[in-house]
Amino acid sequence: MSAKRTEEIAVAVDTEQLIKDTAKKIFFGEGRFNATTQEIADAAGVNRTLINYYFRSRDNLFTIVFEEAQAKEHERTEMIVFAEMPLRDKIAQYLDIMLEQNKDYPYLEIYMVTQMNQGCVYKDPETMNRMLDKFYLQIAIEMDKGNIAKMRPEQFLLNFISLTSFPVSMRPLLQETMGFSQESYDRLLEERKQIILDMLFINKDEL
Amino acid sequence: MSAKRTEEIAVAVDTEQLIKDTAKKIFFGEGRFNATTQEIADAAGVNRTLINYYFRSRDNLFTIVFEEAQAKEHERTEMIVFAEMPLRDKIAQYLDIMLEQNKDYPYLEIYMVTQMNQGCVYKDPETMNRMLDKFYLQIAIEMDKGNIAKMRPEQFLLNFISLTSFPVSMRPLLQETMGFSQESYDRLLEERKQIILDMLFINKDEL
DNA sequence: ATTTGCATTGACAAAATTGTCAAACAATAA
DNA sequence: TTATTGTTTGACAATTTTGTCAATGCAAAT
Repeated sequence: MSAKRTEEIAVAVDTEQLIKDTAKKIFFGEGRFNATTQEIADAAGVNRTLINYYFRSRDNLFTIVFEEAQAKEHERTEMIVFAEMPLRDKIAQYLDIMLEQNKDYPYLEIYMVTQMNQGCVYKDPETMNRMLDKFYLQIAIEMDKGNIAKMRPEQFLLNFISLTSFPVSMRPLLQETMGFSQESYDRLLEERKQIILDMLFINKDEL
Repeated sequence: MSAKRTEEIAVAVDTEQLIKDTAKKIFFGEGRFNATTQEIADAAGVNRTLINYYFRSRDNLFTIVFEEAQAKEHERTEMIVFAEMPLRDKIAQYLDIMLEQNKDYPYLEIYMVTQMNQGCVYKDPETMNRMLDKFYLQIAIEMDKGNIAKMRPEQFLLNFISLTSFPVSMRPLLQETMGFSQESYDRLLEERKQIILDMLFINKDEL
């Protein structure tokens, strides 16, 4: 099967995929949620009406791109949450993935927020509940062991997500207002991995 | 002069202000950044073309509303940062204000992000720099005293903003995915005030 | 009562964006 | 070669949204 082999250059060959990739980059990479079909077509170097040909409507294209991105993110999260490894390792791994994904699509999470109470209801609450339960349980165990400060597991989760996601998803704003350059903000984020772990977990050696 | 006297009902009288208030609520309260002039006019109960009469264009209305909201937020922030009080108190106060503001306009911060690298440059970098310096200095002093863990002041600021802003500005998403009700999420946020302070400051009594 | 100044309105024009369609094209199979 | 299939294109129509304008209304001042 050379199908697998040609995947790398598929971007330049498969128009449908090219349009999706370009749209994803414009929507969630640059945050231009209102980009017109013309702009997307131009960026992809194709005729505008091909968007209608492949996706019927602009709305449909947007929905498809968004839901694919969302599904991909969920998949990766599930993989980590259900893995058999210590909590601290899971969090470290999630940190890596988060920083990576956000380099490419910093506006994805933000968009999810703006959609959430425009009637968009969450897809798979069953899996989400299982993930939360699993995570809360693991947190509770670590608290018992004295590895993390005692609090409601929900608060721990919120602390974790906040410390991780905010600096990446609000990067454009923060970098600008706090006066960082591209490079210095990158370094800041890299540094954060250790800092976040230190904030979340009690370092027994220090006492 | 009965002008002063009628201020209370000005909302219903002053059409220009009514339009601004309505637009602000739709844009940053409900996150409907693409609401049309017709929708805004309907919500305000006025004729659509009054928007053009008072604000020339839809774009202009949006800009005005946004910048006023931004200015108000900055004003409050400055007030706190430049006040003469202990860091811990400042942070506690900021927490209160933040949770309050976000109850009304949960989408304001998010929008600021999406605009930041569409060419919108920050207004008053001078004041911002002075605020940052003042804040960093105060943080450094507290670190010396051993009240907070040693790290770059920028990281401390980032921790603080993250823990505070993320749960409020991402509320729609988090509340839904984590399965909270309106009330239980409110309680969660209320609880957080103490939790955030505990995470940011070293509690010497505990050692 | 008339005038003046602003506020409001509906009808209309303009602009921007999207969607449709028939025709042209290109690769492949018959 | 010809037929077939799926892709691409430009011209055009439809729709959505915005902006203009002249006419009307209305209250205070003259």
